[in-house]
Amino acid sequence: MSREYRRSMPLLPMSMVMQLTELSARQIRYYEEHNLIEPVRSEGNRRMFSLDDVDSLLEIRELLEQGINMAGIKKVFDMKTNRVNKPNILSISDSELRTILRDEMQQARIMKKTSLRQGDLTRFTQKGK
DNA sequence: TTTCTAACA
DNA sequence: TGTTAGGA
Repeated sequence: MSREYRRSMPLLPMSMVMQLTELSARQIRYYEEHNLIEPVRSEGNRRMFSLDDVDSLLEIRELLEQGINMAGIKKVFDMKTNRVNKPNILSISDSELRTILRDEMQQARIMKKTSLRQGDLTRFTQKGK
């Protein structure tokens, strides 16, 4: 059995994921609606989470704690998946990305611009611009 | 008993 | 997001 297979193997019930991630069931279900995680369904339509899902949720929580909203989180996840398949896109480590985003949030606060530019983060994935 | 969906104070 | 109703 491969390591990858085990990471994507659905085995955790909602209660476990709630404890592991410190997130509410409401939030976890909400993030699923937004395709940030991919729990499989079992018996009575029950969600079965994989370790990958837990990882994603923990990452979502990190971003949330940094003041990034759903729109921003979606972008981060989208570019993450796009980066995996598109070798032509600028590669940037996750930790580096978070650092950049953190600095930006900080500047936003300093500039007293309450509005988080949930707009375009594409400048992180496109070279020029 | 636990989780699910849908909906709203 | 929290919370609750009504089911499975």
